[in-house]
Amino acid sequence: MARHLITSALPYINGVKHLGNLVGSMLPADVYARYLRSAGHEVLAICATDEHGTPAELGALAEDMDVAEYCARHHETQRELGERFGLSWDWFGRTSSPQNHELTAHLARRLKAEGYTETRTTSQVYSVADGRFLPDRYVIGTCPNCGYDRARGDQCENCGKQLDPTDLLEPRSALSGSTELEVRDSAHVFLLQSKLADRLRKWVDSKSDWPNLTRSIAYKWLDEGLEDRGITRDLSWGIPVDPDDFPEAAGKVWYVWFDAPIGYLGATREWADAGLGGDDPRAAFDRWWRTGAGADEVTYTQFMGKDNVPFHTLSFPATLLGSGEDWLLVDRLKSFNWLTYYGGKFSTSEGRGVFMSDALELLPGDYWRWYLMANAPESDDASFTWELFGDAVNKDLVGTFGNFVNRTATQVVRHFGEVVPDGDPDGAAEDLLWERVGERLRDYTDALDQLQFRRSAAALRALWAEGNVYLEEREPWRVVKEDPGGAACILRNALRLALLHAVASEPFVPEASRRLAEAFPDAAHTGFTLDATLVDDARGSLAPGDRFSPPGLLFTKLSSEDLAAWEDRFGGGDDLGR
RNA sequence: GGCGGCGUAGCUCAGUUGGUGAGAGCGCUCGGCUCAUAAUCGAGAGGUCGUCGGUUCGAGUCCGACCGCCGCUACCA
Repeated sequence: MARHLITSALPYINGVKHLGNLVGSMLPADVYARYLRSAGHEVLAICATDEHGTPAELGALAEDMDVAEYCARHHETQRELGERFGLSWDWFGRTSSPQNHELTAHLARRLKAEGYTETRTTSQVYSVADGRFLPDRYVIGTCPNCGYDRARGDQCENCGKQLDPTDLLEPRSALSGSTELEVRDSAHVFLLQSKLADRLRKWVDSKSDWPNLTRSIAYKWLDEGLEDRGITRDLSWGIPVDPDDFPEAAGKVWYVWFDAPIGYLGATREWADAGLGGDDPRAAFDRWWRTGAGADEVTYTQFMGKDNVPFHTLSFPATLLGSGEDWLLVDRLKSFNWLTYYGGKFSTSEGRGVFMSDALELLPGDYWRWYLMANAPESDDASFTWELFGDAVNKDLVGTFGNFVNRTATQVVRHFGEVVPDGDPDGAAEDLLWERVGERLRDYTDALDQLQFRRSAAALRALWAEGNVYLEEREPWRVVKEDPGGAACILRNALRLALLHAVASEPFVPEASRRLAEAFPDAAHTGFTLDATLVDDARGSLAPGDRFSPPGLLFTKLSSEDLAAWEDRFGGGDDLGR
């Protein structure tokens, strides 16, 4: 038994997340967490909403709400949606929690004490009409390079030229359209990443097991030279800078990207303070995060989209390393490419794509979990299409997994009643079956150990298919007419395999797995672990005469009418002009 | 502009450090079965691995150029 800390990139508070966000971090983190728990390990799965920054303030403004209330409401929405998707985090916290405030202030103080911060004065665009400083991209105007009249202050989307807000001709606020803009000086705290670059590179060098994508992104930033980074902002919503520590930056807040990853710590502290780690919250927290207090035995795995990699390989480690304290750094980092909608971007503004709330309106979480993980964008961007979704559901869940369980259940009940059949002892065909099952199971757990989700889904599908292959080979429907004892043996083994499926499938389709496991009220499957021992455990379970209550259909088939209607509702390939 | 990634069967994608006849799932064709949500099982067809050139005894796998798509470029998060 090992100890595993798992975090997924924090979903931003600004609205319901789409399926791309889900499959890029939260869902694979959950599959992995469930797998490790099922394999008998101690797991702490942490997530939280990322609540600070300009978009949160603007979102609250748009909904005519106090920003704290706005965040509280959206946090609850995201929590509820996550839970309905079966996300089994041990704690779903908030970066706006008191715990995160304290930790952020603490780390900033430590960085200063270690000499890794510096105050610098920068020029910022201030909008008088809006009464606030504007981030570069919230200033729009005419591009001096190509004349595009809606260029953003950081880059012109038309010609691609990088810009400074002051380069723009006829600049105006993206919020109000006001042209009453001023350039004002503002003092900000900078994190001296340049001074930490060598330590960071050495640390990245040691992570030889990281995927190519991850390492190449980290090295790219290191090779170009890590720049010092402003870690405060002129906003009202955020974690306030402690004026005792940084008097020059009093009245400002920490940059959202500084406090967001600290949210992993903050959320863990929330979990500990809630008493979920034992009576001593301090110790409960420390044994997961402080290497001097037991966290050196923890394997820490992070999940995120590829856009987040620099922050997790460089910025956040810089914060932790620079503190001079013994914080646990990430061991394994799994990053994902983008899930696209028919090859195009998921887009809120254009109303294209499927969001978590939409998805659950149509079908339970298991359906989406399976499709998304079996087609996860691991090595490249991957397309969502309704056709593929329909195939994954109808072919894999209904046709292979559900059908094996159902055809087995039907025959058992018809010929032997709602009990595990007695009959002949196992023969050579059964030895062969369980040998094949063992191989498939090994493929499956190997892939999960390596964080290869598409491969593990394919292995699980193959494991399900072994059930149908076995039935086709042994033909209990034919055997039962001449040899009821032989048929009983076949169906008994089929039931045991179904029980194995219930345990093995849990990381991907937890709800269906639970229903299936409940069909065997006398089985000791709660003690089974998802590893190589599962084969013998399953084969040795279910004594003749044990109760069996048919679970009914585990999954419902999707009609072509359903799929066509959904494609129509959400926009399909035809709308993309490709 | 700079950097990075991708381009492999109709579709979505795998292909460790270059090496026996290039793979999976779906779709398609044919066959078996009829217990099962017209589900399932088996067999088969289908690809000059984006283009051109190079290195090598040998390249989808390495190098160069080109074409196409995508992403990043540090104040969106």
